[in-house]
Amino acid sequence: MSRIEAVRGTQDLLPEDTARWQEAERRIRDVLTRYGFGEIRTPVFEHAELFRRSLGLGSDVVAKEMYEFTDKGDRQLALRPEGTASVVRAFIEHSLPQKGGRHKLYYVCPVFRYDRPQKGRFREHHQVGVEVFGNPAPSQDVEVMDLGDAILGALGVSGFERRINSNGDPACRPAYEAALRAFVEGRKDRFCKDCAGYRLEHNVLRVLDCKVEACRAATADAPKLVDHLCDACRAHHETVLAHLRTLGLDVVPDPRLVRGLDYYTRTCFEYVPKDAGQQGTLLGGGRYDGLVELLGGPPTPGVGFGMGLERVLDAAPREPAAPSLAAFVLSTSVDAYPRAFRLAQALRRAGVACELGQEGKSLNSQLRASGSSGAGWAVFVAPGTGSVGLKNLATHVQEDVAEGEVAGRLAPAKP
RNA sequence: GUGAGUGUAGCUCAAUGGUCAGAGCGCCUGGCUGUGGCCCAGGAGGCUGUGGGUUCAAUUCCCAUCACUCACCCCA
Repeated sequence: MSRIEAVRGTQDLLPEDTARWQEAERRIRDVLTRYGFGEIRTPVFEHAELFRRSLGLGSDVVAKEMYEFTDKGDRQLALRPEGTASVVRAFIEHSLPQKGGRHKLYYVCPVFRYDRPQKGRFREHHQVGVEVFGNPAPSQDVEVMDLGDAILGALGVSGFERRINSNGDPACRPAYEAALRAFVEGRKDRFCKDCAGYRLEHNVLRVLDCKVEACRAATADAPKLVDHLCDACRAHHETVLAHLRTLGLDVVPDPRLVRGLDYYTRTCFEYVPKDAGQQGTLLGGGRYDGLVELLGGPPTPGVGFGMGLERVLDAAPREPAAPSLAAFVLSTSVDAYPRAFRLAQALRRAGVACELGQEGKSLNSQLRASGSSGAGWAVFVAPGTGSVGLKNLATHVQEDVAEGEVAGRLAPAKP
């Protein structure tokens, strides 16, 4: 009988991990609140069609990475492979566009992709995402980028690079794609077979971020999208750069930066650690002015990003965990256990975090446990009634204290 | 989806084609004459990932499968 293990690419988080995750999430939510964002929660699964429509049939995510299934009612469903589509769906479904104004939403949730697992890549991972609807201004792009920066800062992550580019919009991108296609076609022999093949056919922009050395060399003098932007896109991009300077955010222009998803327009950005390998992208996002309309809503500008929590936590410094226990109650003999049990109950109800030596264990064993528990105090309980021994485990000083006074001595001061 | 490496006690790792597969750490019990972190002694715990094959004999050789790690692809 073989035992059942966690599904490939998924992982369990044990208490030593969840303590760190909880602290990180607390800080993240704190920053988001300060930036005026409200949380949205959407289902983990949706109609598969939602993702097909928003990401595009040609995307890798839709083509081969979705966890799709049919439910008992014959619905074609999929576990969400990313967060934006669901948020846009809910945004439209609840008639938020009709309410006008600006909507700033965030989410923290698991997402699923059928990928081959490796360092920094899982089949289930967690994203913090933000989406802002209703504001076409360049400053909105920058507020979102600054927010990403603030979150990473709150988690102690440093040493990353902010890369930025503009993907243009439906008015100017087609002309650029034609120019790039002509460029590649003119020297097919200098590109790898993927680039000269289906990328040239289906998604020329992808040729720009091919990792093959020959392709990188061959595209060195390729036409750049930033040089082909229409006036509106160029103005937008330049204002974004100006606002970034205003806020003191250094960025690295990256003409090769192309988002893999079809709905991005104009600004796109990625924050990557300077020393990491290929799987290091901490956060990626950009503007998607056409998406709401694509999914059946009124034309509505949007901008946001998705941040991979596993990767961010991997890049964040590990801080020593604060001890969570105040006291450890030990029974000096089996007869004393009921009394120790009752004292532990009283302490816990009085607000003292305490642990109790296991029933039946030797005093020596209980002491070892108290030592490694991190508790500041040990309480020795002997059979009978009256006082108990209260020992400060750091100073080794022990004194007799009436049982009823222990809680008072250990309870945190009430405000 | 492609390629490479790994899979032996809870953890980190040894070992050999052949009698009972080892160590350190951890864990349990005890001692240091009723109180922890040091030290000492003893103990529990492995069908050597799973399934086949070769062989008189396999943990060791071969195949498959699963998982993990790393890279490609793609992304967070």
